[in-house]
Amino acid sequence: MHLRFVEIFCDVAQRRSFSKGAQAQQVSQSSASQAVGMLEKRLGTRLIDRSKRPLELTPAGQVYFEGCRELLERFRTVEDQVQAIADRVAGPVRVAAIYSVGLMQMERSVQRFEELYPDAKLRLEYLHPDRVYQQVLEDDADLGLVSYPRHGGDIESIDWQEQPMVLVVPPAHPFADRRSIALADLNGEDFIGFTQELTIRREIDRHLKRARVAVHVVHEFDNIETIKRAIEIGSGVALLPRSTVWQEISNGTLAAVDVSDAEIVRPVGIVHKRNKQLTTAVQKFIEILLSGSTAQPPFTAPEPRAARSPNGHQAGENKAHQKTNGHSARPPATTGVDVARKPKKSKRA
Amino acid sequence: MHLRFVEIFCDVAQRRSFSKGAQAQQVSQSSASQAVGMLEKRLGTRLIDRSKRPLELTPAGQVYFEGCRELLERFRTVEDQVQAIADRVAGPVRVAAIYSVGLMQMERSVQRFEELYPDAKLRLEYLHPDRVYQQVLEDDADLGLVSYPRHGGDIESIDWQEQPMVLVVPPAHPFADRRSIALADLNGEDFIGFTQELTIRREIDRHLKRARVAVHVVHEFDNIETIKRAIEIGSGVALLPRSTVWQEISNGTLAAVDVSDAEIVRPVGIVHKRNKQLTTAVQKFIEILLSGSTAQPPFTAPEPRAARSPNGHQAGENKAHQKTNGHSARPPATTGVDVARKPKKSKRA
DNA sequence: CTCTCATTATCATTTCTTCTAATACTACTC
DNA sequence: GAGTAGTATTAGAAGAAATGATAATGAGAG
Repeated sequence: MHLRFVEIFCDVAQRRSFSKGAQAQQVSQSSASQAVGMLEKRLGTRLIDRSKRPLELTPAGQVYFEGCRELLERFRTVEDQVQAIADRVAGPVRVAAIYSVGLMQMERSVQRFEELYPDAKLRLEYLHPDRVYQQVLEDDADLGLVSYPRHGGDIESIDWQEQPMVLVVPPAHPFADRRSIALADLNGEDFIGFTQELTIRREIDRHLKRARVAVHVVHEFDNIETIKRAIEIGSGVALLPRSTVWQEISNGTLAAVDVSDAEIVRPVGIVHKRNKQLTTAVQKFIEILLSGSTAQPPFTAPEPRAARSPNGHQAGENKAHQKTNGHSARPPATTGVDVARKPKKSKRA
Repeated sequence: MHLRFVEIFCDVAQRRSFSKGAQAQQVSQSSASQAVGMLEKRLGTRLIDRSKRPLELTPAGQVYFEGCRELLERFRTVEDQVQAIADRVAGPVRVAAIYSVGLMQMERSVQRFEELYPDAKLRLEYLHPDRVYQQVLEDDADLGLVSYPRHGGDIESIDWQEQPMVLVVPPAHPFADRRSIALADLNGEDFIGFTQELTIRREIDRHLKRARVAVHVVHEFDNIETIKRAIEIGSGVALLPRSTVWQEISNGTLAAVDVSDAEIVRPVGIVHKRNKQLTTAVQKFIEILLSGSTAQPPFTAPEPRAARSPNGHQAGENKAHQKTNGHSARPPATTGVDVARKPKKSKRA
């Protein structure tokens, strides 16, 4: 029997839907239906009760599902072991990332990975943060790239970057040509903020409060892209990770200014499901991500209009390693420090 | 990837031969070659070193083989569990039996099994005793039916029958019409014996010696069929399990006479590989075998020429159950007793 | 070293399976 | 009870796997 059918069944069972399962396996709904039908015929038993609408597993289906899940997992492990012997890194690597990881940097990591391990099949998807966690938890993705990574429950996180944040302003803004600003300069400015429930918003508020600065929040958005668009049309200014405005700075639609008197950073981490053996290929991709910031700068380093240190947007992004068991303290405002972080119930931006 | 390919690879690996493995999987040698080739292509690694003859597994192949063996085993277990939930007994049951188990009786068990469990697929092969053990040990058979079952090492045995032995003579022999004979009557008779290395020979010798009887051994054979043929042509008489001469008695080519003063029995047992989870279907077949002697007599009970108890050849064959840990004592000369037996290094006939 | 035998690889062909698209069916929802 | 979303069921197309025949290869004998 095709192992494929078993995979399809598992996906169908997990999603409680033939169509969803089929989609996950990149086959037609018809195929999924037939595949499960085959298994049922072979076993002489119904695995799925279709008379309920979201479908339900029969007791037999439940047992089969759990058994097969484990088997598939083991099978992948065996295949991975075999390939490890031959120094071959292969197999799928499924990564789900938030939109704002910094496309440029990801691009380099992806290229490097595909160069080093041509037999591996990397799939990189950009999703809403909640979907990232969902995919990781439901085994739809091997890794998730998120900001303010959760750590706990079924999620395990690895520190990856401390993205330094800068003040982003329209090119015509008075600050645009300054080398740097102090937080105090923001007093009374029109400000585009993140929505309240996001950790990044609370972090920014904390810094502003400590500097006794009151900004005028004119808009709140839950994602960086929209904030950038708002800045472009002159609604105000915002504090954003520098790596997320790289593109706009290089084509002149936005400008970024360092904040001199505070090191505001957005931690970005790699999350994966706990208790799940990572394949060699996945491990290699993590390695590349972690070493990414030490790599040579991109082919044609774009120079933002404001003068800045030559290593550009990479400043402050540094290697990190597997977290032993994080503590929720915020890292001191210095770069190059590996600190565990475990924010409870934090939303991320 | 077809799980089939993995099975083929495992069979090839185990037998260290493509052709043998192909045969075991009932496919052409060409297919086996291609199947393994597919796996190798998928893994990007050679699994088998074909530059040696007999072929050798590469280190990767070794790992893959062992991993897959376990996986296949587990997969079968899962399938079995699922079917158990639906009260379905299915899957293959591969039985290897010695020629002389008694075809008539096997026939009934087989029919009963196929009637009760139509979804199971029973394959019954008759082989030389050594091959029976070999097949069981190499996982080519789930069960072996042998006389004087070994117990120990990788073999585990279940007592099954105590086949009563009778004196078999040509129809024209003076004993042929007697109700019974005493061992003493055999003094000086021309005797067809088993070869020396067989346990059954030693057992017979023991009985004869105790009765202080000296027979004239004119031939020695290592299998019952040949002995019967020798008796038919008048070379002598022999002590054989009654159930193995059923056919010849009913068509008049041989005659059987009870031995009144000794209960000579040949124990027949069911052997299987230790540490191997038996599928439900296999277990059910064992149950049927064990209960076989209590079943109603065959459709048209053939009556041997000599008058005898109405339940015919079944006398003395009785239920037995799983051996706890046998002791090598011979059972007392009564019927209906379950006794464990563990002859060391015994050959079987 | 060469020949032979046994085994395995390769190829072209046939057979079988599995996929998809379109459509019919079914269970929930309002 | 009609609408909607999901699932089953077809037939035909695309694809995979099995086969038989034949070429290539390794082991062992002379």
